[in-house]
Amino acid sequence: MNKDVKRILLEDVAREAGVSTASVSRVLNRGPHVSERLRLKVETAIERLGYVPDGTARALASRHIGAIGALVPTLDNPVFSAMIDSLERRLKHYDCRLLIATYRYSLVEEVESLRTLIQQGIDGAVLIGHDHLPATLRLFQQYELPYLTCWHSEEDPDWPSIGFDNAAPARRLAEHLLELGHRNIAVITAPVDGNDRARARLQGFRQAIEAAGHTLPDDHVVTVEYGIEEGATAFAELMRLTPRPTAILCGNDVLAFGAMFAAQRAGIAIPEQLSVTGFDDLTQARFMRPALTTVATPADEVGRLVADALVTRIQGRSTAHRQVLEARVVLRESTAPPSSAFA
Amino acid sequence: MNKDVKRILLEDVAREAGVSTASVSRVLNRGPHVSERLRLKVETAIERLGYVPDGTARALASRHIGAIGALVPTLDNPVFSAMIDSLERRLKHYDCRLLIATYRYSLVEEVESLRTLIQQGIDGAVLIGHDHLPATLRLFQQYELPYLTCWHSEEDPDWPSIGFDNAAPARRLAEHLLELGHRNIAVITAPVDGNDRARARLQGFRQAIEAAGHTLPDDHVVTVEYGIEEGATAFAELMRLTPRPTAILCGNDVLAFGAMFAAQRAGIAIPEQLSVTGFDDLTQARFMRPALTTVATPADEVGRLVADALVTRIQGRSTAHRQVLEARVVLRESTAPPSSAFA
DNA sequence: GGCAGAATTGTAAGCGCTTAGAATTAAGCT
DNA sequence: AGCTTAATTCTAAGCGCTTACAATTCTGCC
Repeated sequence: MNKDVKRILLEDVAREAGVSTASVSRVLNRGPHVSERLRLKVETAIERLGYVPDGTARALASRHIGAIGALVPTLDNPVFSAMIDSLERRLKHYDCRLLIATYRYSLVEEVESLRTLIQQGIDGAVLIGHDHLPATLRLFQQYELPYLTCWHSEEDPDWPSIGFDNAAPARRLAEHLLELGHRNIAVITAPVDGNDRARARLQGFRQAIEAAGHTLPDDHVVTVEYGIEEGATAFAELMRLTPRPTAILCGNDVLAFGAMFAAQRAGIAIPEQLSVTGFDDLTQARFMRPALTTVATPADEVGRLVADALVTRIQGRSTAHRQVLEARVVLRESTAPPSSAFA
Repeated sequence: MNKDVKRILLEDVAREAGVSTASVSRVLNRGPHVSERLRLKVETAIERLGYVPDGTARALASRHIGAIGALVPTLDNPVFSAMIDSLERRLKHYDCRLLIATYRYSLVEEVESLRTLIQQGIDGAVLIGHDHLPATLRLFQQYELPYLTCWHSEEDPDWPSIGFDNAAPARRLAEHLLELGHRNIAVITAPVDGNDRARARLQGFRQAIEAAGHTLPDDHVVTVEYGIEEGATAFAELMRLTPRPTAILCGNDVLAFGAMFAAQRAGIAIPEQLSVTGFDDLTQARFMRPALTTVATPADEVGRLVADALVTRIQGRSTAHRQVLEARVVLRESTAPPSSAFA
């Protein structure tokens, strides 16, 4: 902000309009006790002077910033940028800005980033998922800050949430493979430590497989960071197993892309020789060939609802403690009966 | 921020340490004239009390916020989220936070978003590209706010920049196709209105084609929004031309993905029957099959350098008015001689 | 030891706005 | 008209910090 140029202050507006600063402030904040006549006088004065209120002063005096913080593991995954994108657009309706911090899936960094955000001033915050350090919760409580978690559906009095069940669609994906006749199923997952979504999905996979009387051996579960390259690497590892798995359940679409690309290069036909599934339903999952069987996560809707709910909470009203959205399995072309079924 | 709970103030720290508030403030801000002894006293007091400074008060008094604004067309394009990701990570080093606003490629919305950001308080801002409304520049000047543009390399005294030449690699991409023997080349571009990058790339394509003595007819240029689906649609339109183009230059990778997926579905072999190029070099361009010939835009580097330069400018020091990075053409598998060349 | 000048620390005046609570004006009754 | 009560407007005290400038303490040196 500029230090020297004489800016027009609220005081100037008051003088110009011939009223008190309090009245100007009340007009500005749509406060109570404002007559039409007063409002008009003030508004013309503001117009005439081209007055622009100072956000920092307002924040200090009103203890209200006009911004929320969003803590996301990374913006690298398009599914998060989609959510953030919709969150930001919706917040605009409420004259609320968005502060973003990423923490690269490190919960320690998450709490540190949150501390910084709070310190510098936010009216509320949204976190991804259910796994957080106790210190994170303490920060929210200590500062009595409205907050929300999203992208999961755990029931927890400490963590209000807007999200979807990660385990159930994962289970259904695995069931789908089992129904197709797959028995030798492998999984590529992100590290589950501090990542409840990855954990829930893995659990869903495992549950379905075990419920069907089969097992998911340790060597059939490869853990890598989220990333296309990582997906390709994990794929290579799984292909060294004998007998080779006939299907791979991937923790998200990005991993699935990596696996599918690697399969293509290796000359392994999908879905004829290998079925692959994802999770997220990124735009290209629908367009690629073969189109990816995956789970449609409602990223836009989450962003929008989070904006609505968080703003509502900031205004002191309450919202549902837990909102569970639908995450539908989308069957496409990347899954089919195992080749042995033809043989 | 909480309204009722008694927070620990700088004043409390001063009392606890037995010094003045000014001294505490000076310690906090690594100000000059601070003896080791003082610093220790204050730091222990802060520690003991668990004092956390109030960002809003600090902002008001110091006229310095500790945050910058980034205005991007959308977070939907992974290349921007990559840039933002790296920008945010780098800003952390400087204890600077990041405010994000998107404007969906509408310059009017850009200036409005900027106004909001400035009003609420930022120390500086970064914009994408060279096309902006005059009002945008006026805002920066009026508030004497440090700013930067990126993602382009136009020389313009009004707009300091950190970016790369969009036209030259585009030209080289087209030359590459010409060298391969293509004569019937088509282009899929984003709307060039208010988007200098798209315009520069299109110009680059055209220049190379015309320099080689050929032409780029109007019906060989399809304009669509950036998006996979849009790329696919544009592809379909181009395939209706007779004779069919043997190569398609796409304005960015996302469009190229759409085109390639559509080609796959249509049973058109890439690169045998059709060459396709992109621009951005998203991660998957390297992994997909065929791997995409494209231009590697230095998204991470731009983010990092923007953080460095903007912070430097905020600190009152100057930085290069124009920084041009390299955007290399990356030849991969999606381009090859036209089929007629074999025939 | 006493003094100039540098280094350190303290005092207090804001930063620009919001908001209790006081003061004023308007409205409603008898 | 005179009084009560409600509606509106104003006065002024902060919000929690920074920072000129004044005051003090410390140097080194004659």
